[in-house]
Order: sequence, then structure tokens, then C-alpha cells
Amino acid sequence: MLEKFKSYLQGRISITDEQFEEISKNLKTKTFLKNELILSQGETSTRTYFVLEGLLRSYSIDGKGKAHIIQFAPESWWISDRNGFLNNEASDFNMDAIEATTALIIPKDFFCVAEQVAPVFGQLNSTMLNNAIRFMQRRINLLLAATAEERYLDFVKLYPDLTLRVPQWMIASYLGITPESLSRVRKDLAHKHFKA
Amino acid sequence: MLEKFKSYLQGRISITDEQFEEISKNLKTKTFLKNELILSQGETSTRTYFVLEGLLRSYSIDGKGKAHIIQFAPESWWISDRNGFLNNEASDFNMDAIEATTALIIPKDFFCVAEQVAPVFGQLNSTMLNNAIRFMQRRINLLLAATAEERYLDFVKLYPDLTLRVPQWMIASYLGITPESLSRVRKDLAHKHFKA
DNA sequence: CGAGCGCTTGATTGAGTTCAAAAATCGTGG
DNA sequence: CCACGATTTTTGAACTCAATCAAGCGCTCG
Repeated sequence: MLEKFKSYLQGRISITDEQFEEISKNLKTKTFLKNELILSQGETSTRTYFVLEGLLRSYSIDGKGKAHIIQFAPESWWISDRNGFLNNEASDFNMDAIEATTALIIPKDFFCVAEQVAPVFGQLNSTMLNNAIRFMQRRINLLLAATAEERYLDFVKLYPDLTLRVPQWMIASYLGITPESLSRVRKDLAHKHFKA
Repeated sequence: MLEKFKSYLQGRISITDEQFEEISKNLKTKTFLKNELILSQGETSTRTYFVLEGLLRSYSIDGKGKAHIIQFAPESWWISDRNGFLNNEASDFNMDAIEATTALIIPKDFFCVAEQVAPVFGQLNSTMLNNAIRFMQRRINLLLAATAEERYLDFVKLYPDLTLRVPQWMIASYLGITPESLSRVRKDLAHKHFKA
């Protein structure tokens, strides 16, 4: 199972098998059942997970009890609560497993330690964080500028895989619309395609 | 002027005056006129700016010619185009100066070089990037979950300063609503306050 | 095989947009 | 320092996209 993590890393930075062995030897994996709650709003967790197999999500619950999905984390994605991770503060979000999932538990000091073994880990960390920001800026821009239909089309294009694995109401929740609206958006799109 | 950068850094990590001297000696500042365009969509820039004085913004222009503000960068904020910074790709966004501004030009390898001088810079970089992510997750959550009024109240609370410095139509653009709507939101709020 | 969950569809409502125009504020040159 | 034009903010009325409420369908999994 660790093989996946190894090829993920070696696809991004050049490290030897020995270096990988060194930095991964103390890593533990954890498995979650489908629908298992991993973290809830108000708890504190300094853990980061690297998903080896399955699918996790983080989401908030608003005043009316509605869920809003902040992030999906399928294979090879990282997910954590930054409040806990950075400042040992309570989490603003919940986290659970959409599918049965196996994930690596990445301790807070992982990159720091790994950097001792191979300095490129510093760059990897920085690149990944920058990518996450870029990614979120893009999402913010869509939420500001695009209609429900445009956001859905963008989602399908960006995550063809998730579009099939995730129930529709969760996609709606990620896009910031109701399941009913997404159903109608899809109906309209099917119509348009048919006509074209 | 560099003093501001020094106290910013020393407030976050412990570095000596000598170390600061070492890492800052090659930094250049740049001044921008009010309304000066710094970067436009499609151009490539690997620069990051650290604002010493003034106010910058990044924004996109949608198909209908409407601007959507992605980020405000007042004093002590960092701003850059991540597409250019990471991959030398064309920018998705524009950047300009809302006020006359003086900013430090931070070269791409700044943190890498600074880390040689004082290893804590690695942590600082990582912490700042994590904070940016935390911050944007919060904004995404608001865009998904909150009404125009709630988003405005959050903005005022988070940036009492900017609320006064930035024209209302720009705040509206940041919040994802029209200037007319923000005007009405404010009217309603004034009403409520009066009654209470 | 039936209870529950997810998806669809319809009717209605409502938050925010659009378009238009007036009122207030700002900035600049005389 | 004032006046005038430009920009920003406010207000009004009509409209629109998406939300809400409600009902029905179809699957799956216990």
C-alpha cells in the first residue's frame, strides 16, 4: 500500500528508495469505514491524511443544519484541519469517509523530518501548498463569477472520476446549490446536448 | 521602509538583525501609482509582492466584463500570481493598485535562499501558506453557506480597516454581490441597528 | 419485499440582479 | 476655496435564477 505513496513522491521529487524507506518507516495507515466520522467541528486534530485508497471529505454544517462540502480527497490527495494543524485550535469543519478508505497518517513534523533526509521535501511541501492555494483561488473565482451550470460543467471537467463516484447531492453541496437545482441543471444540459 | 518588513518577520520568527540584513540586502522595492495596473490576465509573472504601504488587489474579469476580486493585499500582506510563480504559466487574474503603494519585490527563490541563512524561514513559509489556505477555506465556506448580509458582516468584522479604505463597489465585488445589493444590505443593517 | 434514500418534477417563493435615474461624494483645475 | 464633472452610492421597479416546499418514482439493501 505504501507503494502508492512512494510513486506519488517519486513522481514529484527525486528521492532514492532508501530515502523513501527512511522517511516512511514510522508512518502508520488507518482505515475508515464508509460513512465513518473522522473529525467533528469543535474537536482538535493535528493530523494530516494522505489518501491511499477511497475518498474522504471535509464539510461544514450551517445554522439550518445543511452541509457544505469544503473539500473532496480521493486517492493521492491530502486532507487536514488547518486550524488544528497550525494552532491546535478547534476545527471549523467535519471530516468523514464517503467510501471505505485507507489513509496514511502524516504527523505534523513529517515534512520537517523528511527535509533532514532529503532537502527537496521542503520544496515539495511549498509547491503542494501553493497548488492548493491556486486551486482554491480558482474555486473562489467560480463561486463569485459563474452560474450553477458553469460551475457544474467545470466540476465534471476537473473531476470526471468524482462525478461518477460521488452522489449527486454531495456534488450539489460542493457547488453551493441544492440537489434539486443540480437535477434541473443536468436536465437542461441533457436537452442542449440532444439538440446539438 | 524595510523596517516594516523586519518587524513583520521578527514578529513571527526569531532572526537576528544581521540575518535580516543578509536576506534583505538584495531586495528591491517598487512603487505603484493609484490605479496602476501591475499584471494582467494572460501575462506571466513569477514575482511575489510584500506590501509595505498601500493596497493592492487581484481580480478576474468575467465574460460580461464584470470584475471579481480574489484578494485584497494591504500592508504586510503577500500577493502573487501562483500560476506564474509555480509553473511560469499565464495568469488567470489581473492585479492593480487601489492606493498608491510601495511593495517589496520578493524573488521566487527568496525563501529558499533565506533558509540557508536561517532555517526557520522554511517554517515561516509553510505556516504562511497554511494560513492562506485556512483563510480561503473560510471564504469558500461563507460563499457556500452565508447570505449576502452575513458575508458583509463577516467582512466588516475581519477587515474593519478595509471597510473604510475600499470603495463599496469593490467590497461588493469581493463578496460576490452587486453594488446595488450591498447598498441595500447596508440600509437594512442600519435599520436593524436603529431599532435595537 | 418493504422502508429508506436519492433523484426528479412541479408549483411557489424569495434573495439578489438588472436597468434606470436621482442623490451624494470626490477630485481637480480655475 | 469653490465649482463643476465624474464617480460612487442610493433608491425604485421589474425580473430571474435558484431555493423551498411538496409529492412521486425507482433503486438497493437489510
